[in-house]
Formats: sequence, structure tokens, C-alpha cells
Amino acid sequence: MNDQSFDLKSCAHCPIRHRAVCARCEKDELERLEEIKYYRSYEAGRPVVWAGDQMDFVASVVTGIATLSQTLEDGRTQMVGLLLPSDFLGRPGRAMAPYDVTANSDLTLCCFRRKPFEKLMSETPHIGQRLLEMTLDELDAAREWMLILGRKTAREKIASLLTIIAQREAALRQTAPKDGSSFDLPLTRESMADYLGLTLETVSRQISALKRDGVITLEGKRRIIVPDFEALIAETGDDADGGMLV
Amino acid sequence: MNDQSFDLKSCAHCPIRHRAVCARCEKDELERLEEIKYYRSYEAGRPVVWAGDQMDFVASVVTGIATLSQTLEDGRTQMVGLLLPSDFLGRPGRAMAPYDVTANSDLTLCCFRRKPFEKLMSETPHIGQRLLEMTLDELDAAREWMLILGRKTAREKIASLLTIIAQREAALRQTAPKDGSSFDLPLTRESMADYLGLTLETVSRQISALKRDGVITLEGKRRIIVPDFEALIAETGDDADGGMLV
DNA sequence: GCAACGCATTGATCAGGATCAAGCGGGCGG
DNA sequence: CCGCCCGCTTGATCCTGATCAATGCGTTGC
Repeated sequence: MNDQSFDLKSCAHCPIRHRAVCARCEKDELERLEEIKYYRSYEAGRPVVWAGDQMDFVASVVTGIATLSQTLEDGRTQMVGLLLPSDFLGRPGRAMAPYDVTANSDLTLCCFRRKPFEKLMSETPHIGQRLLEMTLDELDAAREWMLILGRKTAREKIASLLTIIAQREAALRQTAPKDGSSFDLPLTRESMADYLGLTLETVSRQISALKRDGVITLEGKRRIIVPDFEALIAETGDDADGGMLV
Repeated sequence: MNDQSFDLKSCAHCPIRHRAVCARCEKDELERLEEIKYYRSYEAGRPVVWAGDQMDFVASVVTGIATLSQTLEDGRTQMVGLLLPSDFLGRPGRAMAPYDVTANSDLTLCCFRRKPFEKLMSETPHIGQRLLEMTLDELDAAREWMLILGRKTAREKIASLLTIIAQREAALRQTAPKDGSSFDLPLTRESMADYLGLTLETVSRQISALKRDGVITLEGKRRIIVPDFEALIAETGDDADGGMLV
């Protein structure tokens, strides 16, 4: 169990309060949510649920990273979701998990028992509204991801993933990605491969190639420095506007 | 403009009334929707909107098939959505289309001007609830699709697509897919290739291979007969339960 | 200090699907 | 009726990324 540097009891001090499924809640709605919430922690690498399991809660990711993945009968696996802090896990109205959910790092969830959550959703407007908005955003992300999986080369896939991570990191700091900025990869080579539909060897080779070509610099295995952000985007294969939504 | 065999004026006789975004509406909600609705038709092959265009309406597909697709700067394209009757097009709260939308067959849309639709959504519960449900279903479908794009072989991709189409056809008739059942492919080889992240030549070859191996029979170029449905599913690479959600 | 393990890199070879190219067949317009 | 075009099929070859395999490197545990 990993210690938390924030107060787990209070929504008022919650680090994801303004982005999570509860972001739009009024005080009274928040109080009712607070009554049914509880926290769970998972160590890096632990399963949260397996596909097919009963799942009697929904949750927000508070800290850490979780992945959703699917596996074919012969063991090939594809990541189909990457949940960062404030992202929502589970589906109101469904009892069975359709995907394997894994704690990719040490993970803390803010859980709500499913039935009371559904009741609250049907009685108050703001949770459902926010959840719709978040689901539409996820659908957009999934469609961007489909383009990557279906049509991009290995090099473009890596460049796209680095761009996505850099942009999310920047969004957390409320800044645009800048030349010379650096960030940590929150994924192993194998997880990157599962994300991109590649093998880990190909991931490693393409990262080496981007390094060799000066598009990125490595600090250790995990820290990436991007000297020229435009140059990285040019490697993604997207057209000039960068495929930016919104 | 294609003639319609149903009365375009009345929601009461609408063929998609029970599955579309309006499915849960009460009489008064439906009346307000009816005030702001209008129909549009597109011939097969015509664009509905281009990515980046202003889009001042949202819509339900009434008849025909529309596709969402994205294109890289060098022309590679990936289909990211396939809209069948009752599916929803557009996003409340967003003015710009993020994808190219094309009429894949003759197409009729039931359109709502976006602003009044958003107002109605904020004032009545059932549209937003239904839209959330439909969006969550689409997200599930997108994730299934990501597994296909990222990890399946060409043969498995074709078998998966045939299975998906057969299941949707069967769902329309409210039956399970049966051995010996047949259906028409609603897509050209090229559209199938864009759906699956393949080239049209590979699609053609794999269909020929499945035919040669007795998994399917062809009647003309477009009509597929599946003598043994289990055998088709075995070709998809999914594990025994067929990856069925819900 | 060293063994063992997990993660990553790099090399050699292979194969699945892309690419380039030719030809088929049915529907449509002239 | 003929010629053309579009959607499709089939063949030959190429190339990207998978596969199999060995090694490096940092951390942990003895």
C-alpha cells in the first residue's frame, strides 16, 4: 500500500476534483457521492479486475496509471484504454467487466458502489452530463488510436505515442509542449508495444532510430527529451494541424 | 434524392424510433424534438461533411450507411466509424467535425439543429441518458475494433468483419446468426480495407481464401453464405465466448 | 561481491501483407 | 452491340515488422 501525500478523506482537497466524473457536482450532489465513496490501492503490476469478472463498483483514477486490455486465445494482447488520474473506470448499468484492468503503476482509485452510483445518476443531472462528456472524449481518443493502429508505420506509431504523452504532461501543467521539454515514459517497452500493436523489439529499435536521427534524446531508459517539438510531430504522419481535436 | 417507403413526417412511424437517440423520449420531449427536426438525403458516395468543417447539426441515421474516416497527409485513410440506421452523428457542444463523414450508400438523416438540440438536452433527461448509453456502446465497439486493427492477421480481420456484419443483420431480425444464413456485404472491398487497416488486394485474397477453405460461400461478389457459423467464429482468433459484450 | 532477475538493446533471419501490374466481368451509356 | 469503366481478382516481387536469439545493464537479494 503506497502512502498518499493528500488527504484521502475529503473531496475538497482531492487532486482530481475539477476533472473527474464529479467535476460538475453541486455541493449536495458531492455530499451524496461522498457517502458512498471509498478508496482502494493497488501495487504496480497487480490486476484490478479480469475480463468476465463481476464488477460491483465504478471508480475514478486518483493517482497512478491503469490499463484496459484484451487478449486473444493464443495470448496476443492489445491495450484498448489507458487511464490516467481523473479518468473513469467501469460502466453504469453493466455488472461484468469486458476488459482486463491492470494497475500499470501504483494506483489509487476512488470507488463508488455501482448500484448507489446508478441511483444517484438517475436522480441528479451533473454526473451523467459529465460522464457523457468524458465518454465522448474517450471515443475521440479511441478513434485517433484506431488511425494509429490501422495505418501508421512503426516509426510513426512511436512518434505519435511520444506526442500524445508529451501533450498530456503539458496539459497537466496547463502549458503547450515546448522545445527542449522532457518527460518520463509511464510505460515499459512492452506496454508501449501493447498500446501500439507492435512487438517490444520493434519499439526498442524505433526509439533507438529516433534517437540516432536526433528527433529525441534519452536520459536513462525512461526519460525523453524533445529538442524540437515540430520535428517530432512531423514524424507522426499526421497532417499539419496535428490532428488536434476540440 | 431517393424515395422513402415510410412517412418522413411522423416520428410515430419512424423505423428507428425505438433504437435512436430519441428512443427514451416521453411524448412532450418527442414533440419538442419534432419541432426542430428536418430530413436530409445524400446519394451513395457523397460527402456529408469534411473534417474541419463547421457542423451546425447533429443527426440520426434513418436509412443507409455512413462512414467516419481519417486521412493522413499522404492519403492513407482509416475508417473510424460505421454508422447504421439509428446510429447518431455529431457531438453536442462541438461545432467542428473531427472526421470526414461520407454516405457509403444512399443515406437519409434525421437532423436537428445543434443549438436547439443542446438546449433540449439540458432541459430534459432522456436524450442525454440515451446518448450516454449509445456512446458507451460505441466506445466498446471501438475497443473491439482496436484489438482487430492491432493484433489480428488479415484472415482473422476478414472473419471478424464478416462476423460483426452477420451479427448486426441478425440483430435487426431479432434472431441469432444461424448456420446457412446469408447476408449482403454493405461495403466495397476498398471500404472493407479501410475498415480493417488492409489493402483492397489483401481483402480480396483473404475472402478468396476463406471461400476456397469452405468457411464461406459467395453468391455474386457481395452476398455471403455462412454454412457453419461456429467455423467462421473460430477463424476470428477470439476466445470461445466470441468476445461478446453485454 | 556476486548471482539472479527484469527490462532493454541489438543482430540475423523469416514471413505476412504491401506494392506494382495485368486481366476479368458485369452494368451502363452511346 | 460495343466499348468503357468500375469493382474485383490474381500473380510476382519487395519490404516492414515479427520472430528467434544473444547480450547489456541496473537493481535486489543473498
